[in-house]
Amino acid sequence: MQDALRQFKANIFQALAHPTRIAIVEALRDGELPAGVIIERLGVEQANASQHLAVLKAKQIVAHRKEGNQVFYSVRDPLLIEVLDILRRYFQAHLTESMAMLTEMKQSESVVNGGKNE
Amino acid sequence: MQDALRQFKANIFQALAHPTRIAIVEALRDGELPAGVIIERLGVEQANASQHLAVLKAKQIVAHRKEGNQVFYSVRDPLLIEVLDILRRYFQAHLTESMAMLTEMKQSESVVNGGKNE
DNA sequence: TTCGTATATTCGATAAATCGAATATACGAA
DNA sequence: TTCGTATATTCGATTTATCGAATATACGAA
Repeated sequence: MQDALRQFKANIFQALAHPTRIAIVEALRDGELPAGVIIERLGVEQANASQHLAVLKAKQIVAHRKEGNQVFYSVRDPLLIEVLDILRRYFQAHLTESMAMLTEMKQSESVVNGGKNE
Repeated sequence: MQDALRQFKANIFQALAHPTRIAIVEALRDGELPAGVIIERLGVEQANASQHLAVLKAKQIVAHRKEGNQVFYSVRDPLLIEVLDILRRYFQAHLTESMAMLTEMKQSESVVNGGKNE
């Protein structure tokens, strides 16, 4: 059972282990939104967003509801928003190291995206 | 900057997105432990544990300190323990769905491990 | 039914994670 | 120095994640 709980936690973490999916959850912080709006806000490919939404759906992070032509998404539990907020504090608390870590991460891709920070 | 923060969060999540690494962090909940004890408690391969520890180290989740022959690990910030606790509450709150999700996950590997739940 | 819009799924290629086995390193004791 | 213990790293194989392009589905309006 302890095992199951850890497996469950790992699943949640994995569901959130992508910047785009985090952006989606954050976009839904103040309530539900149709997929189209999410896509527009994030500025990603439609298919890509849909794939990420599918991941969040499969891991039960978001709920969805159809209304006519569109699909509205919402975060299933505000507890997850709370987790994101805790990590924001974590980020700030360790700001110096965080930045170091990020720049180090960026270096490996800086050649790829030309260093732009949209 | 909003981007950097999300990238940072995704990194933390990814670092924790594995049952073994969660088990490691939980083992360190009450203070530092030498690698050997961690390995013993988790019952995993030495090399495997060391690899997971390396991930946690790279993502700044744990700190390490050498003392003679052994290396002591500790969680860098109790905030992360808090996150794990929130997820435990999340698990309990959605117990029914959680179990459904887990059994569904188990099914795909039940043939492999013979259904045993150590 | 046909069309247009909103969203989802499939496909194939590439990158990243994971594992055990083997090997390497660090360090204290003899 | 040599040995034994504790821990880390490398290697090669396998699985999983990620992406854009293309295609499919759902549904309201005409």
